[in-house]
Amino acid sequence: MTADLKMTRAARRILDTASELFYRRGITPVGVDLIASEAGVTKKTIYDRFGSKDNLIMAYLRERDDRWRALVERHIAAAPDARAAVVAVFDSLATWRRDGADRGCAMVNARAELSAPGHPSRALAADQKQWLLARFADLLAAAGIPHARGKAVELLLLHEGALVMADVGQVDDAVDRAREAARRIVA
Amino acid sequence: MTADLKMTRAARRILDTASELFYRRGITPVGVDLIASEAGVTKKTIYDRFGSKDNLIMAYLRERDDRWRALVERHIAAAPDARAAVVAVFDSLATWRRDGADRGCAMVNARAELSAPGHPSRALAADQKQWLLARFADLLAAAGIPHARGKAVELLLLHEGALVMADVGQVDDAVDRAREAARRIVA
DNA sequence: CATTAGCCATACCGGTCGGTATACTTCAAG
DNA sequence: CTTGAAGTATACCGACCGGTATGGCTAATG
Repeated sequence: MTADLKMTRAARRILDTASELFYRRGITPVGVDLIASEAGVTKKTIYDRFGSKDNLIMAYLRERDDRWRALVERHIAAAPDARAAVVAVFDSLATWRRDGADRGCAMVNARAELSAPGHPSRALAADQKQWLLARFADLLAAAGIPHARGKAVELLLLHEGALVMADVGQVDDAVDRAREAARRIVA
Repeated sequence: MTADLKMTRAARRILDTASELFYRRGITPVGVDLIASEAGVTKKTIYDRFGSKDNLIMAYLRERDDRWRALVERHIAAAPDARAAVVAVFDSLATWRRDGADRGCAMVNARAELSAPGHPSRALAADQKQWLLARFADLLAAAGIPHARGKAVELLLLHEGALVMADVGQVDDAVDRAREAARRIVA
């Protein structure tokens, strides 16, 4: 399924540039020509490496997803126990936002732009959210907390709600409040 | 600021058609020509009534926002007391989704597509979320619940998280779980 | 009864879109 | 020493974008 791209130096630069532009300005309004000029690369090089804009979009979403999951796992691993790990996920959210994710969730945004029903980004987005949901449920179960699945959904809603409302709703303490609510759920 | 549009029969049809298309397929990929042909109208009529695509977009967002706020207020008014009213907001969310809002929040989606920093849709989106936040805070205060503002943020996160995760995350019980969490918050 | 607002039909505008074609250079590896 | 992959530069393609122009028809209104 996933075309294994050879990550040449130019390809790396292209993906970095595209990722930044896609996240900041949106996918549709960012043209291939713009990416090329911003990356200091010819349009042909983009198509030699990635084949199509859609492939580039998917590479952007996949890589961003990988980076985010790794960040979450790092925060979970650093927590002393399962209860603390649940809260730590919200610390990772604060870090994620501080490190540039101030325009909401890339998956949610992509979903809004790529409306074609069969677009592969839909499956990736659903997979990411289901992954976090399962991660929450596992941690709650490991902590011996009852109704793990139901509370996991609550945590997911708080997490995603905080990410989007910090931007769209301009609620500056959204992440803090979400973390506090999470702390109460695992208490 | 808001151009008072004369809602002729054609204008009504245009706005209805555009609203449906914008919400289902997204704003950018839906062209003015498509709206015209789907509404059985000439492109010129669209520009005679609305002036620009941007004005049409704003009319779409504003009207949708009005409908939604009215729905929420109706549910609040029907509740026996302030505590029940908070929960009733989540009932209105279930109704809203059942009546067609199965592609997340139009404001959040618009935010993802219209990245221009000064676009008026940003202000409208922020206003909508701040309105719901204030509505929650007022109800909590009226019910004599302490820490009204903090809990209001929690409710907002649950609400928005549920709306987006029911779609993107394919969490089918998102709204139910959010309502249950709300019930616990006001208990 | 003339005027005008509302609408339709068609054609057009410059600009941008994703994607392709051709030809030349650079450089590392067999 | 040659070959091939990676890259540059430029020009081009058809399609579509938001928006405009011209002109004619209809119906309600002063």
